[in-house]
Amino acid sequence: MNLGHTKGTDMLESKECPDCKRINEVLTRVGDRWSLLVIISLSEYGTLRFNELKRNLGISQRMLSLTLKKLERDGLVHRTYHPTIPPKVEYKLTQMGKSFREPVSAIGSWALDNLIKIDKAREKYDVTVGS
Amino acid sequence: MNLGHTKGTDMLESKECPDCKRINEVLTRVGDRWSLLVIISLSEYGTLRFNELKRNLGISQRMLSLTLKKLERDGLVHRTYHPTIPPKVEYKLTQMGKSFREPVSAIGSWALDNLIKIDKAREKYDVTVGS
DNA sequence: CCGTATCCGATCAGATACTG
DNA sequence: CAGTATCTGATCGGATACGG
Repeated sequence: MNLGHTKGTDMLESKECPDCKRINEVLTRVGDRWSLLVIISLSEYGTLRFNELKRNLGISQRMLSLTLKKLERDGLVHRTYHPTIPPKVEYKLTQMGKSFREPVSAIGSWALDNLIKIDKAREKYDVTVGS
Repeated sequence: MNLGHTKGTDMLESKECPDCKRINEVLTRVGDRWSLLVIISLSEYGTLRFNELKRNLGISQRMLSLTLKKLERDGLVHRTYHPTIPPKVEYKLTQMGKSFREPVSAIGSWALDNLIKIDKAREKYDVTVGS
C-alpha cells in the first residue's frame, strides 16, 4: 500500500513522516479501543440502543456515553432520540461510519486470527528472556 | 464482513458480544497508537534503526523503547543487534507483522482520506450544540 | 431507559538524566 | 547510538450516586 508520502533517495533524511503525523491525528480521534468496538458492534447489528451497546461491549455507562458523543460529533454515528416513556435512543452508523467499517473489520478479523499466535510468541519470548 | 460470531434470533439477547471481548484483548495488545504507527513506518521503509523510527514518528525515546519491546515480545517485530561501536540496532516486521500490514494500512488510508470530513462534521456539530 | 457528575485509582506518556 | 531509570502531569476508565 501507499500512504502517499514521498519515497526516494531522501527516504531516511526526512525529519518526520508527514503521514504519520496525520494518521496519528485521526487515530487520536477514532482510534481508541471503545470507539472501534462500538463501530464494530453497530456494523454488525445495524441499530442498537444505549443499553444494548452497553451489554454487548461490557463497557461502563460513563465510557459508552463519552464514546458515543465523540463518535456522533465526529460524524461517524447517528443518534435518534425517541421521546417516549421510558425514553428510547437508537444509534447507527452514518455514511462515513459505514466507510470506516471495512478497515476496522479488517483489524477485527486479523485480531481474531492472530490472538493465539501472539500468545505463543509471547510465551516463547518470555522463556528466552527468562533463561 | 463476518467476524465469526453467531447471528440469528438471539442476536440482541446475548449478554455480551464474545468477539468483542477477544477483539478487545488484541486491541489492548497491539491496538495502541504508537504500535500502529511503528508498524506503518516499518511497512513503509522495511528496516529502520531506533533513532530513525524516533525521528520519523516524533515519539519519545521512552515510548519507542517500550513499544518496540512489546511488539518484539508479541512476535510482530524482529530486532537485530549489531555489536559495533557505536552500536546499531535494526528493526523490521516479522511474518506476522507483515500480515498485520494490510489491516493497519487500511486504517491508515482511511485516516488520510477522512481527516477533513471529520473536521467538518465536528465543526458542524459544535455549531449546532452551541446554538 | 438514558444519560450526567463526581471521585479516585491505574495507566499513559513526555522530560530529564544516566549507562554501555 | 541505543537504550534504562526516575519523576511528574495528563488522560483513561470503573464505581457510585443522582436527574430527566
